[in-house]
Amino acid sequence: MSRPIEFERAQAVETAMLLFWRQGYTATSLAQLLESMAIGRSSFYAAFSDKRSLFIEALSLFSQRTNILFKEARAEREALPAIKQFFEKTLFDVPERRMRRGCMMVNTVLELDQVDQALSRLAGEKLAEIEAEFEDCFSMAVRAGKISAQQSPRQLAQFMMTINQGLRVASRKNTKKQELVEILQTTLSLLDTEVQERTQ
Amino acid sequence: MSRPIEFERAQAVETAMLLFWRQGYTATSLAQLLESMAIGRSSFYAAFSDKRSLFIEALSLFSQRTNILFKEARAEREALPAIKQFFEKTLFDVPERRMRRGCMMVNTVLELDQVDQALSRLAGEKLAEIEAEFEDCFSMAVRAGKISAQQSPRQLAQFMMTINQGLRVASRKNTKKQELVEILQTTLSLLDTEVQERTQ
DNA sequence: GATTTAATGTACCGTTCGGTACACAATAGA
DNA sequence: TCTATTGTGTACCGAACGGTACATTAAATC
Repeated sequence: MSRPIEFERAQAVETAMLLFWRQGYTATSLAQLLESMAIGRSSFYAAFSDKRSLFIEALSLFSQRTNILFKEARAEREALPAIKQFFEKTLFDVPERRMRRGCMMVNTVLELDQVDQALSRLAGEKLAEIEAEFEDCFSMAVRAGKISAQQSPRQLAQFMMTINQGLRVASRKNTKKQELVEILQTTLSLLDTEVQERTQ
Repeated sequence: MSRPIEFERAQAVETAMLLFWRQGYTATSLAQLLESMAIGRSSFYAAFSDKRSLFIEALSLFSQRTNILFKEARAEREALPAIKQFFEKTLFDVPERRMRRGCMMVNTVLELDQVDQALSRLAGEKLAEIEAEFEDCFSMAVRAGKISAQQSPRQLAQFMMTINQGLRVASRKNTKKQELVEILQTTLSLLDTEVQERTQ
């Protein structure tokens, strides 16, 4: 019964995510969204309630994608290689365009803290999931005897999360991809040095 | 001759800086600025041309303040303690309110890239000044034999800049101050380990 | 005190914002 | 074919946006 929908909801959310990711919440206008998603105003509000709800959906999609990439990076890999792989798949091994968008969750935390706390906190919670993955990696490494217990897995995860956030900021600047790679190399090198000393 | 100005320009810029710093460029409205600066519309445009120009002035003020703090941190101190001091003065040793504002330059890079490239790039250039300070610190440390040359001063500076940016992101989230301190400790500890191994 | 000069207060501008109302179009079931 | 149902197109809403025009106010010069 009734008239059928003329647009793919999933694809519309995907398009919106890209816009929000690139421009942020406030700077992305409804007009831009409608044009990019190629739907009318009425369909928009019927399908997504309002701009804010769509943003939440887009942010969740981004978070979900990121988590999946991390899971894939961890499959059949040790801790440090998995982390390296995560950065490669989300930062180094992607087109320049995408790299320069940074991380939607990091962008959101910085843009909307003090403006829309609920959205900012939501983005923070999604980031915490990434940090939990880091911690799990380091816990695994400790159990496998690949790393000393001088720094706790939790501390190392917080440290690596800081690197992650720093790299996402860097990727939004004019920073060359090669420099980002070097930064991660330096970081992993410092962690390796730590490992080597403890195992001597 | 003529009617005297009724407001302190410097203080007005200071107030504007705090607002922009907290809320970002787009989310800070002219009405908010006028109320906080306690001046009228006419005086505003007479003194600052427009919102964008004022933002540039506010950003420059922030950058200048940050640079001064770094210079002070470096005075009569070695490289790593100077870096530690820099983070203490700008992050740990400040009121919670201020800590949660993060870094105005980092905030700007993330908010305005893809929206106002000129402003974003300006913020990026100011950040580069900080990175140059880091590099100078590490160069000094190498010359003094306090650190090995396995990682170049430039690489270490890029690494430390990443930590810096990551901490500024973290400080805008719900992150506790104590956790930020721990992250820096972990970082410096990893650098120390590097040093120790090389000097053995 | 009159005049000149510059700072200020305020009404107003066009534009854009997110969101709503409602008529119209298209399909399924009868 | 008629009707019920639901998606869509469009005109419109009040509010807020950044910015301008202009009259008014207050001091300095004469």
